[in-house]
Amino acid sequence: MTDSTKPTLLVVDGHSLAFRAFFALPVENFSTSDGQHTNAIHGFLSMFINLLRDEDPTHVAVAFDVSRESFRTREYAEYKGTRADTPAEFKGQIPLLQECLRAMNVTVLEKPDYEADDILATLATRGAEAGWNVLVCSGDRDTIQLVNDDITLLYPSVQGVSKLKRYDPAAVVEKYGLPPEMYPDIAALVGETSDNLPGVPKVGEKTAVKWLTQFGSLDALLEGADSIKGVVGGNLREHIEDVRRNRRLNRLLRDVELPVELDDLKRDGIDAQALRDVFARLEFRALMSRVLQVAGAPADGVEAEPAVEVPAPTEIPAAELAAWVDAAADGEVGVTLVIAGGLPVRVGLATEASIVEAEWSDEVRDALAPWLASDAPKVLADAKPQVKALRRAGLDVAGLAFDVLLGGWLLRPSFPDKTLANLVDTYLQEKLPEADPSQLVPENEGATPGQRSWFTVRVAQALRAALPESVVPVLTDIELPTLLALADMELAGVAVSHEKLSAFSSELGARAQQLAQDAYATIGHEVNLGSPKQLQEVLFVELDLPKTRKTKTGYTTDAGALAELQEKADHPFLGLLLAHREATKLKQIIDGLDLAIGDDHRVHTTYVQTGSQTGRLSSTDPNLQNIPVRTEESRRIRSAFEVGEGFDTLLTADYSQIEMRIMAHLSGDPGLIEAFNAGEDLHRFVGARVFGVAPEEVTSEMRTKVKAMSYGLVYGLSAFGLSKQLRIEQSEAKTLMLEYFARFGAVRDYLRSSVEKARVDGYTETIFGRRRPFPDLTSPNRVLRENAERAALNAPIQGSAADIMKIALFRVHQDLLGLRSRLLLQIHDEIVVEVAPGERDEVERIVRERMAGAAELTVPLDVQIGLGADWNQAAH
DNA sequence: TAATGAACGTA
DNA sequence: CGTACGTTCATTAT
Repeated sequence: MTDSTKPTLLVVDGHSLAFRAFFALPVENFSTSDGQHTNAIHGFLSMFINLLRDEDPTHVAVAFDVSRESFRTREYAEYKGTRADTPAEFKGQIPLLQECLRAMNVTVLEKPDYEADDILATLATRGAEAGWNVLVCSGDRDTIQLVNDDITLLYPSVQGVSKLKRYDPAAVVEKYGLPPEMYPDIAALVGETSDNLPGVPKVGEKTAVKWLTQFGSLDALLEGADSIKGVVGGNLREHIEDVRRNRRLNRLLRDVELPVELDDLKRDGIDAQALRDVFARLEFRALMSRVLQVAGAPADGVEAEPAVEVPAPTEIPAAELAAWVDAAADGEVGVTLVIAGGLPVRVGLATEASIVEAEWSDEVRDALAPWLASDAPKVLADAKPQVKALRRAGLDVAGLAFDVLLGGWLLRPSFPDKTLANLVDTYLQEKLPEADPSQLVPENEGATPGQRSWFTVRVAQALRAALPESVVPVLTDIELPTLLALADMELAGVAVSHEKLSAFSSELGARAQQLAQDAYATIGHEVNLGSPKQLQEVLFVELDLPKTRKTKTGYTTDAGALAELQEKADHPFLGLLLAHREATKLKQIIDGLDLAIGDDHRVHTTYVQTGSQTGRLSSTDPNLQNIPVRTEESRRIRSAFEVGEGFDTLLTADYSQIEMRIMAHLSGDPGLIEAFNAGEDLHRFVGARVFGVAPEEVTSEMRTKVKAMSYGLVYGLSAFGLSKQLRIEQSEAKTLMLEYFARFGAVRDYLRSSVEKARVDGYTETIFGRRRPFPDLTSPNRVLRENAERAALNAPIQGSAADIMKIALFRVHQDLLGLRSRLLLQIHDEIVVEVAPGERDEVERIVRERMAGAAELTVPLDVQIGLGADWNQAAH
C-alpha cells in the first residue's frame, strides 16, 4: 500500500492502454453519429477514472508514442516490424483522447524518437528519487523492470482493461522467480514476438529463469554459455548477439529530457466546459458525472451537474421592456420570436438570470426598436427567419452576437444539429422541453420563447468555449453579417414572369409528348420513359444493346451512357429518349418555378446558411442556384427572371475563375500567378506553357484540354477521369497531367501537402479559418479514404471562394442600405442586383469595388459585370 | 406515407 | 475513378 503522507505520482502509458481498450470494446457500441469511433477513448477514460478514484494520486501524467519510429528502430530496423499497421480507427482516436485528458488538466507527454515507456521510466525514476510513491500503469511488459520498493506497476489483466494487477517487487518475484530488474534479462533470452525480437530458440521463461538463477546475471550467463549442454546450449551460443541486442532494446531510458518537472504534474481541477464540449462531440453521456465525482473541485468552479430546472418566464408589460433590456445591456440577451404569418406574435428575452416574455404589440415593438437596432449583443437560435419577421414589422436589427445554429455548424459542418433542441442535447446534455406532438392538447407545453432564449444563451456560451479561437471570427465577421444580407435578399425575392414560363412550358409539353410517341413507335410499345427500371428492360433486354456502367439497382441509363451507346450501336430510340429527357427536365424546372411565384409576382428562395460542408450557401424552396444556363434553349428560363417594377435594370456580377485564383494564391505557383497577373486568357496562357507553344498558337483543342485539367485539379481529378471527360486515352491524359505539373509544380506540391496536413490535423482550413473535419483521411477503407482525400483537396479552395463571396455580399448589402437598389440572388460566384433608376453607376462601382476587394490575394480578383432587363440579358 | 436511388440542373 | 449542392420521379419498404 502507498504511504499516504507522501505524494503519489501516477504515470500512464496512454497508447498501450487505449490500444487494449480498442480491442476489448465492440466498436459498434462506441461510435458517434458521424462515424467517429470512440471505443478506445471510452475504454481508456473509464479505466483512468477508476484509477484516479481508487489510487487518488496527487500527480498524474499520461505518455503517448509519437510514431513507431524511435531510436530503437534506428538501431534495429525490424523492431516491432511484424506489427500490423495501427488501425486507422484507433489512430484517429488518440488526438481526441488527448483532448479529453487536457480538458481534465492531465499532463500529456510525447516525444519524437522515444516510446511512451521511456517517458514513464524517466518520470517514475524521478518520482522515486524524490521519495514519492510511484504508480506506473502500462500494458507493456518491459515496464516490469521499473518496479522497486517505491514504484508499483499496474498491469492490465487479460480479462479486460478495467482489471489491473499490482506488481510490487514481491509480486514480480512470485510470478517470474527473479527480481524486477532482471525481468529484461528473461525477456532478452525468450524474445518478444510482438516486438519482433527473436530470442533463443527453445528457450522459454522456465529455462531463462533457471539459467539466470544459476549464473546470477545475464552477463555471467553469456560468458559461461559454453558450459551449457545440449541443443539449447548450442542455440544460446548461436543467438548470443540476438540476446545482447534484445537486452539493449528492452532497456527503458530513465533520463529522457522532458519539458516538465514533477511539480508540473500536480493534479488540478478540470476544465469542465472544455470537457463537456469534447464529450458532447464524442457523444459520451455518462462519463461526465463520473469525471466530476473524482475530479474534486472543477477548475472553473462549475458545480457538478445539478438537475437543471428551467426557470419560469415572467410576463412583462411593454412599458418595462426598455428598462429590462437596458439592465441586461452588459451581457448577451437571448431573443426568441414566435412567428405567425411571417410576423412576430410573441417575444421571449432571456439572460442567464432572468426570463421575460410579452405578446407582440405596437407598444412592444416601439419599446424594443431602439435596442434591436443598437449594437447591444443579441443571441439567437436560427436568426434569419426572426430577422425577416422583424424586418417585415419595419424594424432594423443589429448587434447579432451569436447564432447557435451557425456556431454549431461551424464547429461541426457535417453534423445535423438543425434545431435548438439538438444543440441543447449536444452541448448542454440537457433536454429542451418539447410539446408532445402525438397529443392534440399536449400535457406539457414545451419551452416558451423566453425559455428557448435562456437555453440559447447557455448553448452559445458552450459553443463559444468549444469553437477554436480562429473559427470565431468566421462567425462574427463573415456569417452573421451575411445572415443580415440574406434575410433582405429572401424578403426581396426576384420578379419572374409567369407568362414567359407558361408559354415555354406548353411548348415543351407538346414537344415531349411528340417525342414520347416517336420513341414508342421505334420499339413498338409504350413505356414510362421516366422509369429507369422500364428503360433497362427496353434497352438491354428488348433491344439487346451493350450493357452500361452498373448502378446499385442495375445498369445506368444516364445521358452520358446513352450517348456512348449511340456511338457503339445506335438505335433511334436513344436519341428520342435523350431529347425527351431534356424537354421534360426543362419543363419540370419551369413548372416548379412557376408554382413558386408569389402574389407579389416574385420568387422568394430560402438560403440555407448551414447547408454545406464547405461554407457555401445552398438555396431551397425553390433552388435558384441551379437554374439552367448551358444551352441556348434553357437560357429562355433565365429570360423569365426580370427586373421588377419600379426598377431600372438587373445587374449580374461574377468572379471569373475564382477557384483557380485561390489555387494560385494558396500554392504560390509562380507560373499560375504570372498567368493571372498577365491578364490574358488563363487557359490560353496555361496551354501555351503546357504544350510549349506561343499563346497565339494554342488551338481550341489544347485550350479545352488544359481547361479541363485546371478545373479537374480543384476536384482531385485522376488521369482516368480526365481521359473520360476529354475522351482521350488514359495514357494521353497521364502525359497531359505530367506536362501540366512539370510547368506548375507548386500546384501539385500544394495539393499534396494540404491533404497531408489535413491528415495530421484532422481538418482542413480556408484562408479565413473556416474548418472542415476529415476523419476518413486515416481510414483503412480505400474508397472512404480516397473520397475524403478528394474532398479535403477541394474544401479549402471551394471554402475560401465561399468566404470571399460572403464577405463581398454583406459589404455590398451594407453599401446599398442607403440606396433603393438591392441584392436579389447569390449563385456561388455570382450575384444579381436589382438596380433602381439613377443608381446604375453607383451600384456598379460598389459591386465592383466590394467584390474585387473582398480579399487580398497574390493575384487580382477579376469581376465581370453585366446589365440587362432580364437575367439572361444581364449575363452578357 | 416515408425513405431511397437515379438522374440532372448549377457553381 | 471530379467537389459542392437541391429537386423530381419511380420504386421500395413500412
